Amino acid sequence: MMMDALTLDQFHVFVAVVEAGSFSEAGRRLNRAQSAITYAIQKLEEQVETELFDRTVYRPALSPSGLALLPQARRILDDVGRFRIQAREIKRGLETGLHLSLGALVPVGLLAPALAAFADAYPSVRLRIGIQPFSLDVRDSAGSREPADIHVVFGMLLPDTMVKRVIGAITLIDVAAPSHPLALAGPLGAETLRDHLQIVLTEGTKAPADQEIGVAAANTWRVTDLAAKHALLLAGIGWGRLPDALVADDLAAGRLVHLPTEDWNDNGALRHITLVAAYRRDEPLGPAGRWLLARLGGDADTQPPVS
Amino acid sequence: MMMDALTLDQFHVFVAVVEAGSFSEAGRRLNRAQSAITYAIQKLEEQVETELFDRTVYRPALSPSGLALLPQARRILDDVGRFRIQAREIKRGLETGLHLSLGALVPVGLLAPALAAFADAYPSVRLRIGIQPFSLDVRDSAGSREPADIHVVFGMLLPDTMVKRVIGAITLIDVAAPSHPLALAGPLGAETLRDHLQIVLTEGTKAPADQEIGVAAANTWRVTDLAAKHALLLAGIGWGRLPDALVADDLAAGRLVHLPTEDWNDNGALRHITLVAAYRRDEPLGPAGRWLLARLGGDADTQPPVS
DNA sequence: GATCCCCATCGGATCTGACGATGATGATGG
DNA sequence: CCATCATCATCGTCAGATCCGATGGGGATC
Repeated sequence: MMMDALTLDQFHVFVAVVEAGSFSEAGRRLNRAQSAITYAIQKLEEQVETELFDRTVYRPALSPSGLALLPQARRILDDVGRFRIQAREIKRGLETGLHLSLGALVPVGLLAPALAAFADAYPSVRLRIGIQPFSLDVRDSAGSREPADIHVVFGMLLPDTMVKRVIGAITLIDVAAPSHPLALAGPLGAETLRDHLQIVLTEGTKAPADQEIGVAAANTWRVTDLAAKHALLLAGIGWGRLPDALVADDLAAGRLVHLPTEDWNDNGALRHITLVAAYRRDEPLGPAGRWLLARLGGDADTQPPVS
Repeated sequence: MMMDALTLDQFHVFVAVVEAGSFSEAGRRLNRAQSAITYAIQKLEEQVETELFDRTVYRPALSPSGLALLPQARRILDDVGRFRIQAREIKRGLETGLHLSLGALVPVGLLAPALAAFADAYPSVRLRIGIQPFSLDVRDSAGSREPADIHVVFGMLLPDTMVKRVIGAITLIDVAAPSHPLALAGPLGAETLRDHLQIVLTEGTKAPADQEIGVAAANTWRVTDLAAKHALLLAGIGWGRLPDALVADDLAAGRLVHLPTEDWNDNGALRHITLVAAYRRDEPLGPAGRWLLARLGGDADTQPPVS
């Protein structure tokens, strides 16, 4: 059949002839007889119904039509080349997609440069980013809806089934609106905090566990969304803990105040927190995952992907 | 030979199978036996060295690799489609390039919308724009270095060998810097103007013709570049005639003043001038040229090119 | 004018890619 | 649970597409 009869090979021959300057030379470069080159060009011209080369001059010269069509032909061949590269990378184990899971309190701005570099280095890998509402850790990736390849969360309490790498540190502070009763108080001990409504991030449907991390108050409201928590705090509904980077503007503008809380419930490990990227030990990362992990870890110039 | 062995047909079959949902259905749609489909897919998988479909499930399902490669395959086919379209248009007589010649005093801003629309409508036609330094007309396109397809110049004195179309009108005014002696004078007759240096646009090497158009002064400086003329006038070197649109800002800011010249050398035809687009009668325009001419002439919604 | 290189053409060898039949397997329905 | 239908892989076969090598005409070069 092949009534279509445009062939990649014809495009190859076409640009080869243009680059070689003659049919014979093109044949030599392509390891084919000159008659095969003539044949291929004839077929292509037959398809296009236009002369691509002017044979009246000694060395065949591109006709205006040929000149106009040449870039498009090159473009097609480039695309095919990219197809080949992508296929080879997939065969070598490159992920076709990468699933990233971020803790809700992780400042995305910290990760953005690495992610931008990733998009540049692995354009063919679809990155999906999920937000893990549970505030402080991912005890088990089985707890989330679908297994992620890389988790970026706060660095404590990750199970040993995960391989961790520290990628940064952030500071959490307790804040409330200036209108909140706690805003005027002095140093705040656990007893005082207990008496005021705390806004806590939580997983959607999960019932509160027996012992929870980072909860000081007797009464808590649960929100699954960071923006919602932020809004509630701004509205003066209660107090809560947020990354300092997130509330810097609010503190400067006086929309929130920093509560001088004493350590409660822990030894301060929940104030200054390391950010880690982790993946399951039993699901090793592919090239793109390893690259991103290294980049997140600060290896600024990890080797680019093979091309 | 064909060690390359990636075939456009394989890509066709690939996306056909994806769209049809099964090998058999794809075969039906492509008017080919099912075995041919299987063969083509096998060949493609052999090239890619990866399974593209998962055959363990009943209807073959795209493998992750297949899913990742599918967009690239589609892209290639799209490019080939564009190649076909372009080839067909060329065969129908579409120009592969269009040469536009503008008089130096023609305000390009007036033409820009039409040119932008052209770039959009005929992306494959290379537009080349040359500036014709000679100020007021193009007596004969033979005078310029290479023949242009379309000339946009002031509308008088074009020879009858050219087909003209009025595309607008502009006003020329005489200006000088405020520091110039003429700036203070009242109505300026030809006698007064004659005594002051005039800045005139001219063709590069050509010796001044015996009778010139738009020259009033006894002494003139010749510049080939509009920007140079503009700069000389701003510097107070002399006086000269420019399109009002070009000097509106300068007039408002007081960097130039409008000279109340009386008509000199003509009956005012050189003040209010029609802009024409023209082409040689013996070299008819192709589709793109006709389209652009119509658009320049104000036919806002000329029919788009056949695709 | 001799030589070299170029391209088109032709005949013959080769291999690709199409077809149709066959069999195995999953889905569907009574 | 069996009959039926659809799907896909495989195989043998064959036509035609494509390559090669040879040949000939015609410019370029000296």
